[in-house]
Amino acid sequence: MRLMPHPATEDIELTEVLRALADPVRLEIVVRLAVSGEMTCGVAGDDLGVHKSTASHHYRTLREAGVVHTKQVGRLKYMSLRRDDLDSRFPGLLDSVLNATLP
Amino acid sequence: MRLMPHPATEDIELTEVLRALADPVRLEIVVRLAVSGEMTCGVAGDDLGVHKSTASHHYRTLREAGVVHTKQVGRLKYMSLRRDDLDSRFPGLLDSVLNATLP
DNA sequence: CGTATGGTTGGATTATTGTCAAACAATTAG
DNA sequence: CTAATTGTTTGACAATAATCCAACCATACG
Repeated sequence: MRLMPHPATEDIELTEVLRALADPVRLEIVVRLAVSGEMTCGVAGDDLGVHKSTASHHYRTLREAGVVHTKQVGRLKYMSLRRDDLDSRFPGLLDSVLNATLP
Repeated sequence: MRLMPHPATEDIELTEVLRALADPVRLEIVVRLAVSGEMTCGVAGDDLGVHKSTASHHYRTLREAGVVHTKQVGRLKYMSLRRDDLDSRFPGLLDSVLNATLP
């Protein structure tokens, strides 16, 4: 399995997180993860209106920004929000974004 | 004087705000406004390391995203954070960003 | 082993963005 | 009126980013 880089908590940069969240497709992915918890890339990226390779690029952007964590189980990859890491680094940020998105 | 478009509070979009904040130069401007309150573009853009025309483009981006309000007084233009508008639209967002930025 | 599944990678394309430089515009000061 | 001050606009350019397509790779299943 190929190693996927995840930034350490203390290396998560505010502007990178904001940039990652500032795209409608990625924000939708984040909202899905927030609502439903850990899920496979396939589920998280279903019906987004973009090609699967485009979705894959977005997964990477989110991962490299430190927004999501990805682990491989069998031939599936599971993504989850790095809530604790984000909360400890930027308290309240993720919650305010999610509250602004979810009705 | 040329009219500068400011989005109405209810028209401020989350992704636009996030995108506006996701640039180091613009974030620095926002921080200055948060710390010192209303100031002229000249002061807000001092020592940012970019050309004044570049700074002017950033002012526009912030204004059009609904992050700042600009008014002209004489030949100066004063910018201020739209704190109340942002708070009412996206509660806690601006505070969390500022708290993550200010030591 | 061969094949299907789930996702990534690389190339190509197009759109967006950040930047500077130079010209411009509006206002005030002399 | 003429000069200087404050910002904005326009054009050009380079860098980034979003997207699709096709090929690929790793794993599991028959």
